[in-house]
Amino acid sequence: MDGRSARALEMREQRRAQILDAALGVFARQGYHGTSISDLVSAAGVARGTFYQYFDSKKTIFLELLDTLLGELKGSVKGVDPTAEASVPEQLVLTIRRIFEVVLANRALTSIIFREAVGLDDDVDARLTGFNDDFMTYIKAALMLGQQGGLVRSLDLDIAAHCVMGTLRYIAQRSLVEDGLAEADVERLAREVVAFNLQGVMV
Amino acid sequence: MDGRSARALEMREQRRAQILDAALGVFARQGYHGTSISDLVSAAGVARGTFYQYFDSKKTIFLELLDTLLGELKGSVKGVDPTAEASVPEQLVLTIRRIFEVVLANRALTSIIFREAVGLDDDVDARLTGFNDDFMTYIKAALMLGQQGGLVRSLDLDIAAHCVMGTLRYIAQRSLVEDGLAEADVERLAREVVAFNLQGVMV
Amino acid sequence: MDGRSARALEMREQRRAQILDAALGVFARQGYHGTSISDLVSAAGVARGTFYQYFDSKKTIFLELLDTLLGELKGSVKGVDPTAEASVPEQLVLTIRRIFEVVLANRALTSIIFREAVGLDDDVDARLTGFNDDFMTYIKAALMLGQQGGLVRSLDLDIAAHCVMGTLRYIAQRSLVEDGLAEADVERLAREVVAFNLQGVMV
Amino acid sequence: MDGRSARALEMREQRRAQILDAALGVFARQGYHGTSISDLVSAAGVARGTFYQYFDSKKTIFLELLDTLLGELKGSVKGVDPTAEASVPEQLVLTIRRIFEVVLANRALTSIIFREAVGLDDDVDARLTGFNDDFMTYIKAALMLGQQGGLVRSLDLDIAAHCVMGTLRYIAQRSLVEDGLAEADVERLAREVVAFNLQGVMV
DNA sequence: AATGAATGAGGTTTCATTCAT
DNA sequence: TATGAATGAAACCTCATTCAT
Repeated sequence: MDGRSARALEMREQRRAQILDAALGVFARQGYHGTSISDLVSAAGVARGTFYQYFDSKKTIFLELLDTLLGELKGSVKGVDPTAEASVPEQLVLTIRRIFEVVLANRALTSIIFREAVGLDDDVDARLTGFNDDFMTYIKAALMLGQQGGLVRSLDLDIAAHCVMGTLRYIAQRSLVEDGLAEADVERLAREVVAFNLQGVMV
Repeated sequence: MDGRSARALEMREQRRAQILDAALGVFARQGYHGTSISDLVSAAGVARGTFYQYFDSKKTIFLELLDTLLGELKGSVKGVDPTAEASVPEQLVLTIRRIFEVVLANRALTSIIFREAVGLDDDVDARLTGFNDDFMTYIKAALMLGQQGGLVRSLDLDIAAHCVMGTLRYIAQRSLVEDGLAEADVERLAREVVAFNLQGVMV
Repeated sequence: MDGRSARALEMREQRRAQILDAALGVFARQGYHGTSISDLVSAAGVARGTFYQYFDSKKTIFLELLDTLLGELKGSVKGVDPTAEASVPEQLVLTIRRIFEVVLANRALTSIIFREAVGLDDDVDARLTGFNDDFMTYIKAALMLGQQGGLVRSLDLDIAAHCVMGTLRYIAQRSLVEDGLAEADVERLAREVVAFNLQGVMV
Repeated sequence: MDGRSARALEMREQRRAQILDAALGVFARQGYHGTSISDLVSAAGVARGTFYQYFDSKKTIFLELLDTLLGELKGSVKGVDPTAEASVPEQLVLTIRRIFEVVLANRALTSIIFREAVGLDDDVDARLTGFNDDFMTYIKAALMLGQQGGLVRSLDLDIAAHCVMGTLRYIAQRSLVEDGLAEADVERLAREVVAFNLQGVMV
């Protein structure tokens, strides 16, 4: 590969990124169905045809943005290590905090997902379902580990895992739009959520 | 009102119901954006014009379906009464059970709401937000009551309420599509969720 | 024909008149294209089906209203009689006055004609053209008579007749919407118009 | 602006003109309400979408055609200058001749206006009323000037102006469809009309 | 005769995608 | 490679007319 084509390749990458970035903002603001190709290309400052040289369709670019976020979210989840120095609750707080941080650092993308990624189309659904399943598996594993360690009480694993997932999803979702939650620093948010999941609301 | 017009009125109601019912199924299957007026009228077995005699627009009929469900959900929520014979947890189980029952009895509608009611349009959003707010208020009130009664520990009311809401929403949402949850009888589902919210997962 | 059917016939006539009358107002206010069958039946206070028992179509009722007016207008035109007691100009003033009076007494209908009867459809056009031709013939005849009597100067009969027609039409048309002209009493309006046609604007 | 875009711009203009031109013919033949977008695009030989790239709506393109004609008509009217070399009647003949020439050179457009521009819609009405008012003002001014110069007799200015306007409008209108008038050369037509307005029909 | 629910052709407009330059 | 004009299927909605009651 000579210098010229390397340079060209780099410029292609830049163009792609430029379009992706613009699309991110527009999708977040207007939603998938509320966004037209016209919106995308005018936000990116390229011609309609150019858009189609980088992405096959409106759905394609949306899927790419989705994959990016799901990748980041996956990366932020770390398994609990009972032999580690930090206590298990501390490890949970840390993981959840990382998740919230990723969510808040990618407000636009995350809000897209919460707003309308579900039900858009089968491909999208498949990806979300996959991520969901992975995360549920992780939660269940953690709960089982807890049970083996005598930390977690006897419960319906499936239902409990769903409850945990529900708290995380909803807090994440609402922290994007509610000032009250956003103001609470992430550390405290994570601690409260972990406490809720571990102890519930009773004394 | 004479006999003839009474009869006519009744038939109008039937026609309305027929169209609404068909729309419910189509929306649930194909989503709002995936559903065209053609789909609605062919599902209902009426002509295009007939549809517009009963509903102003696609949005209108969707809103009506939405309002129906939100109304049922609202009706299923009963405040906790500490002086009642049944214990507070039992009352909670009952309320949550009723909610799940409404959700499951209206699978199609509820799944529409979870799938794509958010971000569809400002009117829809307003209704959903309103319902959400009402429900959050209810949860917070219950938590405060619990604190006054010494049953609920010291916690961030806002975050805890979001967690509770998250568990309910997610369980409801998943019970529509996951066989595992659907199979669990509603009674047990409600008990487990209440237990989770009260005690968390720890021993 | 027995009494019952005579009575029935009379009621039919009343119904017809009621619908026609209502239609007149609506057409005048909203124009032909701006008027829907719904407008007509709700203005008349009858059901849609009833409308179609009295008139074949929207166009039909419009044509009937049109014919009514054209008939009245035709009736208001009287030929000039040089041997009559009244002077020719006085006879002209009288005729033109009658025309204006018919126009003003049928504001609604006349405004419909001026607003959009032309070009609506071939049937309408034919009727208007017929009326127009009749009136032009009348004007030309009057001018020729005048020339024979030495009252009218040498001129292009066709062009002059068009000019006369133009003055009458435009004055009639504008008197329907301009307060200035409506205020001028019809007598004066007619006198001025006749003077204009006879003498022009020069001293 | 580089060569390519200049060329592109020129082609856009051509396309616009092509659509406008086709629309002109169709509107003239079928009238505004009798013309559908399908008619317009098939007459222009472009796709439906193409039409909407150049014009916002059916009304828009009609308004553009209307404005074009009104602009030309306005441009053809020149004020009378009593100090000019040519006599006042000669100047009037010249102006009226120019108006008739514009009318005849734009048969299609003008006939549309006479046929159904009035009452079509508020925007259209406003434009026509504006043009009308301007022209009436011009006529009145000319009459007053004539009175000051002792050329014009004492008369009701408003009514006389309406009469003048009526002759011009009607002659223009009929010259579009009557062979007799069209055949008369425009020069003679203008002379006769001026003579009529100045002297009337009497000797 | 009167009703008004039902019809469906046809209207205008949008927009994801293609393609010639 | 970049452009943006062109495409046309398909969307939503209206309304003159019909017809069963």
